[in-house]
Amino acid sequence: MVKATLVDKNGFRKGAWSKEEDDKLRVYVQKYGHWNWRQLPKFAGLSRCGKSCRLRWMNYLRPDVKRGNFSHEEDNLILQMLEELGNKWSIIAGKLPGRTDNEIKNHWHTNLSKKVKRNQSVSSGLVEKEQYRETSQSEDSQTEKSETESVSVNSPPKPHHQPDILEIFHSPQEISCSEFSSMNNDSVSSSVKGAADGFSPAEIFQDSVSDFWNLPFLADNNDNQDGYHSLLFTEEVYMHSYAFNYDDDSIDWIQQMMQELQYSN
DNA sequence: AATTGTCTCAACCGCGACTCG
DNA sequence: TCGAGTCGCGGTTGAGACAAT
Repeated sequence: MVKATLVDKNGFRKGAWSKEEDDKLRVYVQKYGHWNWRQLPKFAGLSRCGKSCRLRWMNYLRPDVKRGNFSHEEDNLILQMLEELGNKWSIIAGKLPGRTDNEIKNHWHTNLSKKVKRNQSVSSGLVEKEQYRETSQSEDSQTEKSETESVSVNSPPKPHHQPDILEIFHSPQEISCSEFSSMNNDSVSSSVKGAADGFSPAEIFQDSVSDFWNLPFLADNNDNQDGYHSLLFTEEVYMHSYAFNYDDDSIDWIQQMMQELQYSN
């Protein structure tokens, strides 16, 4: 169910994520936030491209990702919003707490579109049967399949094109979009957005200083097989000072540390 | 038990939007 | 205003799970 791991031309790993990789990414993001997805894998000790890290975090590792089956209410809301907006998966995901756009998209392609197709064929079948009754009682519904095959379900319904889907698909159930708070936490994604993960910038700074020698990527460098290896400690210092807006004293302290390091090398 | 077909969903890809210097 | 870097979105792919034969 997962793609085999391989390496792309840039030396980045591709395919299925291992538990170790998940752990590294989770620990790093929860601790420091995702201040820059492109740079993040270097510091987290991952041989992945930033894009892959972002996707893995957003779709799988985020603590608020809800797993499991979709409820009728969720199905209803998805169909309703597809009606209104078309295939704006990210907007729809914003109305479904804990659901990702990818998950909703998959759910549409694997389940909802088929159910819609089935229900459309049932409803069209009923009409056909009524017509058949008027002309002939002996025909069976063998033609139903060929009829429904002409209905395109590979693409989501275009806005305002299928007014009866909801009524057909589910028992009437009023769902108000306002019942769901928009939870587009992902817009909170810049350097100090560690706060979105439960850390205030000040806490992150304090944390990063106090745990300076225990940074995840440093601890993991032993098995770091990409080109970063022992990514210069100074770069880590620089990035964190950049990301967390240190005060002058902190910067002085960092510069002092860097000088000491250079001397010690 | 072996083979084949279908389904599921995590992950990849390309592109447009956005941000910043 | 422009270009480079980055982000986020939607479409698509493909490996593994599962069902049917």
